[in-house]
Amino acid sequence: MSDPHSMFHDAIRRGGHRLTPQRKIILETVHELGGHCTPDDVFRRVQSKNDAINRATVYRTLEFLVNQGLLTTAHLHANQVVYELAGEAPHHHIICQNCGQQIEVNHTMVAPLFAKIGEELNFVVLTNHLVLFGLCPDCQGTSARLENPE
Amino acid sequence: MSDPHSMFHDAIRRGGHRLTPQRKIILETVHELGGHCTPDDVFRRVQSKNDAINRATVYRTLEFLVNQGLLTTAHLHANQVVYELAGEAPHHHIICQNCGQQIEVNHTMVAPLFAKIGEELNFVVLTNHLVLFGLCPDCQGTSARLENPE
DNA sequence: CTACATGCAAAGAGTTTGCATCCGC
DNA sequence: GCGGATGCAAACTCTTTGCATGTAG
Repeated sequence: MSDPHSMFHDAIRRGGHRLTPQRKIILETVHELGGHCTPDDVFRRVQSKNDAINRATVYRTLEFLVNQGLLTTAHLHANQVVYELAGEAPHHHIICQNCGQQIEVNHTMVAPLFAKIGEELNFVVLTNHLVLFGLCPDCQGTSARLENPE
Repeated sequence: MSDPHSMFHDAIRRGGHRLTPQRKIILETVHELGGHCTPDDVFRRVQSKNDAINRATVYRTLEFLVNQGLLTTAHLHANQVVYELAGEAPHHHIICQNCGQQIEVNHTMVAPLFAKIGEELNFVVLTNHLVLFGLCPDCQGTSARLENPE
């Protein structure tokens, strides 16, 4: 019943889909990666296991798992889709534009904003993974200008 | 002095760079597009003028203008970089996942979050264009599910 | 055994880069 | 005239797709 394997199995079978080893390995891998990963992260990690899975299968499977409600997506940098586990609590990051360090922002800091948008604009916010950019404590002094001047 | 053209001129020359017609046209075009545009938006609009400017030049120039502090970037959907005018006040959007409607979120609603992040995490937030996803008032009733089930 | 899923390779978007030519200053 | 900027075409990255083969149910 509460066996994760059979829950996964049921969730997938429900739509007439199949539980293939690839799908198991890929979902497993997203878990191993801490629930945050790009298609390429998944592909590389899957390759390093002895099971070779095709890149196209990784793409197709990640999209499939989103449609099944098992994963969600967030967009960090340009050209970078990140998949995460659907069950996770909302969480957010701020990334230092200078050194790339990223730290987590607690949802309790963000919740008031979402609540206010609900009240004032009547809009239900579904974003559950906000990504902000800025400067971390270490890089604020360095007058670190965005990128190098061309 | 306050002539926008010479300000632009000075800003560019300051780094030993040159004021070319392409750079003028591209910055002009970003203005015409309301200060929100993708490289492709700019390219298409520039093509429709009688001046043909190469795609590579559009990419290089947009990046150049960001480095000069005249534009900034934001990341909306995946694979979609948006350039905007640097001088603009921070502003934010929330996009309805169901119907695509997007409305603006006033910065005063967001500012407290940024302030709190500054206080508690010592992180200076530079993001000046947040994009949230959710459901607009019209679509909340429809139990509009995310995407179609594959 | 039947249809869905996978692997493979080729095609597509979007973006970047090397190099010769051009032109702002 | 010098050195930075542009145009062109090729290369690159990330992702998608068509089709034959494989395999879960």
